[in-house]
Amino acid sequence: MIKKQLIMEKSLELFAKQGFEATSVQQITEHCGISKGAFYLSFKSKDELITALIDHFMSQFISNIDYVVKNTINDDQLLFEFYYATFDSFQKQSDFARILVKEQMQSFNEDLILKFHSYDRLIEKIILEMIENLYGEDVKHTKYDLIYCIKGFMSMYSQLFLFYNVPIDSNLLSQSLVEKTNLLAKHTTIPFISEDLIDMIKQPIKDDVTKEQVLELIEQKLIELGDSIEKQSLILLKQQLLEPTLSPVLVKGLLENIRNHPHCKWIGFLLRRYFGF
Amino acid sequence: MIKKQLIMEKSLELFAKQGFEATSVQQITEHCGISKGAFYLSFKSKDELITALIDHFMSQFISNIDYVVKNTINDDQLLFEFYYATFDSFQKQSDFARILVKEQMQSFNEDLILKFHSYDRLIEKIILEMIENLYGEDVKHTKYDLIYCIKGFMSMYSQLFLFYNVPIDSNLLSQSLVEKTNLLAKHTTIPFISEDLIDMIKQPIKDDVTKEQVLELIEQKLIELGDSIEKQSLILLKQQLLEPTLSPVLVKGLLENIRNHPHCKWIGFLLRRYFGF
DNA sequence: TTGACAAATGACCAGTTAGTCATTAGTATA
DNA sequence: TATACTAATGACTAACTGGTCATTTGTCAA
Repeated sequence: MIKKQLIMEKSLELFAKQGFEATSVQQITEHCGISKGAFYLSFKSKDELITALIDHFMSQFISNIDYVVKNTINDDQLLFEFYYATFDSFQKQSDFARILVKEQMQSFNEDLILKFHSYDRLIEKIILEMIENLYGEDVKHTKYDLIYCIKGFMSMYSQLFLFYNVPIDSNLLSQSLVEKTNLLAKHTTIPFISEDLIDMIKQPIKDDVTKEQVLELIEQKLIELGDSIEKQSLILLKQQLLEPTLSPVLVKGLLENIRNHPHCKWIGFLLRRYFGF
Repeated sequence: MIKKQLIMEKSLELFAKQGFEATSVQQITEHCGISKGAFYLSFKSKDELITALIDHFMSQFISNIDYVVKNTINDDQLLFEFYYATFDSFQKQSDFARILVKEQMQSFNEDLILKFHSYDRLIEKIILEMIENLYGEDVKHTKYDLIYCIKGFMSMYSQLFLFYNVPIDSNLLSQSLVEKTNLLAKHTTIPFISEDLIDMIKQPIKDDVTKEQVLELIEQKLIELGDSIEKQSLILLKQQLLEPTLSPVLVKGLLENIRNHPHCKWIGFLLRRYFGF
């Protein structure tokens, strides 16, 4: 057990410097002063070690910020406490934070990407909860943009001290970001990330969409939609799906009709793929 | 020459999917349908290929946004044009953009990190120039924060379409970010990134390009280029470098001639700086 | 001191890597 | 056709990878 911890600590240093792939088990065992066999007594594989590291630190980080969001009574302080907790965690576990920034998008292993991804979702969920607590209905249309901006702040400013070894004043940094976040929350009027777009991201991107799935989605939208160009276009597109009669250029025009309607973007996306545009 | 291009194009696809390290020369040569030996006739090493790719695309991207910043007359449109050019570039060269996001912080090779770094600094410089043009003295204390926020927007929103295969409306996205940027520029009062902090981060970066370096580059391009408007323009620009005789407006016209040729963008950028446009 | 058992070792395996080079194929000139 | 030269090949090397396992070492109780 104690050896497991030793390996985790020592390997973290190497991973932070070189990345997962570029760090060999040999290097790790040398850095720990143990043999290769000993390593495999503690972990079944290199992947298992990596997974253990990610789970260990991510669960800690997420619990931290979740606690802050759920237990800060004073709304005026919530944002500040959130940012403070974030940068505090990042500084205390800077080796892991470095890995996080480096590997999040890059990992060779498909499972790891999924893992990072699902943790990322959790973080977004916590941020969303915070935003809704703070601003409520005011940010109904801009809340997803706000999530992305907050995440952008977190990652850009983290890089400052993670990769440049600059000493930072977490207090000032958090205050500064609180002001920026409030500004965006209170005055943004042009959202980019719609609920629809979020749906697109959420759904695992399967390459092939079946006709049936699209039809089902269209049916659903037809119920929601009032009479409009979009609705009429959707009806024609549905017929085209069932029995192709229109020429490609007409289909393309119909797709263009629904392109800018926020609730039809996903369907448009799927149809473009289905029709091969 | 033509083979070099083939290798660059095909390897880009693999690098974008798997990253630099996880892509072997073997895979690249198979993907190209050539032998291993043929690869090493075009590039001295795998590293040289990677370096060539980065230089090729980064110089194009930087030239693009620099041109926009320097040549958008209407201040009201500048920010929009900047964001639009950014996302346009990213979409048109999405394979490279994916690499950029993935490898920027991660590269195994020390030289690559420095390379990315110096390009990053160039981008920051262009953004700074834009901000100072737009807001002048108003953002004297917050301009460095603004740079980081803009970079944060660029990277977070890029990830949306780069990694989720989501179709995006560049127009709306740019508008949305223009509003956010303006909000931050006009109302931020608590800066975090001071000039001091920037100094700490700054590592020496060769800012100035000598006349000789540009001349050398031009000579090289002249050999590669077939007879064309671009080539004739380059010849005249070379003469202008050696012995200034043409009026600024003529020089500007020549620069315009080579602007959209993918192999001349970098030279265009350097020349614009050299002639002070 | 002996014997039993777990802990730890490192030589070894099969596979992959970047890079080389003797050999061959292709092509243009005489 | 013969010669000269370049372009291209792919078997090869040496180094390294994650992972295994027969062997050795250390630590107990009897």
